[in-house]
Amino acid sequence: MNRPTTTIKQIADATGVHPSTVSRALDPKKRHLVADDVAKRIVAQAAALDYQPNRLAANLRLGRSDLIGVLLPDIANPVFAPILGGITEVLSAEGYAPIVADAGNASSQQIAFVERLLSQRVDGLILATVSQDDELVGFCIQRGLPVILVNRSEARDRVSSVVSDDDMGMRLAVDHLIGLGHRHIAHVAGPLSTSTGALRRDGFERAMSHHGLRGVVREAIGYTREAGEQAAIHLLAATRDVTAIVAANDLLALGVLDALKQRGLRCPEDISLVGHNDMPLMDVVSPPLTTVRIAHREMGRIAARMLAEQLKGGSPEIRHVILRPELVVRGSTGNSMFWR
Amino acid sequence: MNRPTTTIKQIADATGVHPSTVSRALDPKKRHLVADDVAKRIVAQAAALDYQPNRLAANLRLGRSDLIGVLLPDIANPVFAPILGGITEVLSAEGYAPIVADAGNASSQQIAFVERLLSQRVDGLILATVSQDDELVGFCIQRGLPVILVNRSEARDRVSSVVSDDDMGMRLAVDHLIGLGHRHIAHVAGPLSTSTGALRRDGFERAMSHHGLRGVVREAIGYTREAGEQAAIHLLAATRDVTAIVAANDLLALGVLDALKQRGLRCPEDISLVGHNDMPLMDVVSPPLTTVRIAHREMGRIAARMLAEQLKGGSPEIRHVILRPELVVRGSTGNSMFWR
DNA sequence: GTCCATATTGCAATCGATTGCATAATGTCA
DNA sequence: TGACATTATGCAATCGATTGCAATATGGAC
Repeated sequence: MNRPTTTIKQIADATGVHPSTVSRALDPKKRHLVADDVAKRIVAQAAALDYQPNRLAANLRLGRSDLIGVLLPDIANPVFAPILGGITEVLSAEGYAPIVADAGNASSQQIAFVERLLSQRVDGLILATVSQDDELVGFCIQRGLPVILVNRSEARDRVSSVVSDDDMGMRLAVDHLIGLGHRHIAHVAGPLSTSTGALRRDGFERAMSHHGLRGVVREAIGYTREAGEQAAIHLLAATRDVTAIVAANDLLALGVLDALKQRGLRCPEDISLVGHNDMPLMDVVSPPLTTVRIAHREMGRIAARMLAEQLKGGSPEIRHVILRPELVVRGSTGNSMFWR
Repeated sequence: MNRPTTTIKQIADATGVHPSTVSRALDPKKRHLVADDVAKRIVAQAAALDYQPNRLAANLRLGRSDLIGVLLPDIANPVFAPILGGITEVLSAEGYAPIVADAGNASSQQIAFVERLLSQRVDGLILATVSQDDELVGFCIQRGLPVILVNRSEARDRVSSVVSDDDMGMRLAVDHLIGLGHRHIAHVAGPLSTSTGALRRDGFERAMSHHGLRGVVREAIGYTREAGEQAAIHLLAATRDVTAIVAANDLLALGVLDALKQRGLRCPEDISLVGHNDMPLMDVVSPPLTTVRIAHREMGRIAARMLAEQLKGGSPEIRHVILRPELVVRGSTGNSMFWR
């Protein structure tokens, strides 16, 4: 930094009052403690000298930083842009600045990021990174750091979260395919170490058994397009009569499309496909993807709001906000060929 | 915050030395000033008490913050995720934390964001937001705030930037279309107030006149899919014989696709289309988009590296890094029907 | 043991904003 | 004018880390 910046002392010298009076006059909550004419002179001088408060100094005194850490597992995954958009929108409105970390999936790396954030004295964290039994969450709880989980949750009820109703999402997908005549339906699951992976797998099986059916599941090793392709290749090699696939997210679905193309299978003519998330651009992929839409921007907003409330002394009790998903039917699903 | 955290004084009390000795022992650059046995005791005690330095305090003393502001014009535009990924990767490696702001396009809003960042005493800024003659850049220069521009530049040579060679990019696009037999080529330009809008428009015209041709240009009012659609609708209504369109970026290209579909035109059979950026997923849109690829992640890395160097006392002279684009041919371009 | 050079450590101040409490100033009323 | 209550302002300390300089300790040579 090292740029000359105006201090409260300079304003005090210029107005002939004490620095504490300057501080009071410039704080809207303390303004009433200063005489009107004095305050006006102080405000004018602050503007004339381009005064910008040093939040480092104020926050050192106040024991806060106005900074919030936001950890993403993969910043390049398009689903996180709207989440991050919602988060930054609300944090900004609440007077916080979001430090964004592309934290990956290894807890040692995530903990290293959080240690860095701790030394910046962040007021709280929003984590989009958690696994079912998350080491980082334990680390944060141990240090009394306020945390909100977004998009994924823990199996344990340790901290508040904002997630989508994965059970319902899978029910919507399976019911839609059953309605099209499909009976042999497979599921390309996300990593079962994540709540989204596990809950969507469970939801898939529940929805299938609701129709007296049993589906095939293949876990992908990550939430990437490549992992989805690999899982689909294995799945298609292991089963013969699958007519539809439900993927745990849209990137996995795109990987399934890659695998179908590779085997000369058409979607939806040979195999119908449903994704999850309705991340940006799913309406212009080929074929336009039928998917379970989650209001990601709203999810980010809610998470940020919950954290801001908690930081402002609100209720510390643990809450889970479950967003209602909706099915968006596009061109990747069609009637089962056994029904045509 | 308000969490009890270990201070240097607590370690000093526990080891029976002065706080300044603790400070020296814990700083790798000062470690040699402390006796080995003393230093070892201090380090052990710091670990036992889970000491985490308070960077607020240290940075107040040092006149720095280790924070970098990153301003994006639209966080939800998929092209920014890889740029942001490259930026966060290098800043993190250099010991900085990136505060991300979704700053929009209005300079008053952008300046408000930067004022907030100034009060957090950010060490520098990376701006992806600039227009040709940017008010915010002037604001930052006036205050001695180090700035690097990424993806867009200014007409004036005031600050360093990392951008793509837009002239070459447009040349690649036009040459490709000419090679396919197209002669009546139009350009859906981005906002001409931005460097990318203006330079790509200029590059288009230069490439066309290189072939002794003249193209039609229609400016879109923003870099959104909707603006692209509107511009294409007007363009198609105004001209009759266009067989190919070069869009200033991929989102505009998707808007052009929307307009073509609306008019019952097929791409590439009726009209070929070239985008710009190769943002994520352009290979799975329908048709797979031929586009000019920019190495966005690398762009973000370079920008962050340049800023870090500048902050570490490196050369303050103004540099422009121009990345070489490449043409990625997919399914949205085909032979001109006049040539078939 | 003495002297000198070097290494080690502590002291006091700094960074800039905030605030509890004491002091000073002001206004009202008799 | 004096007494009292209220308002306004200044003082001194705090937050936690860093560091120039002075003081102290240590080690080696004679």
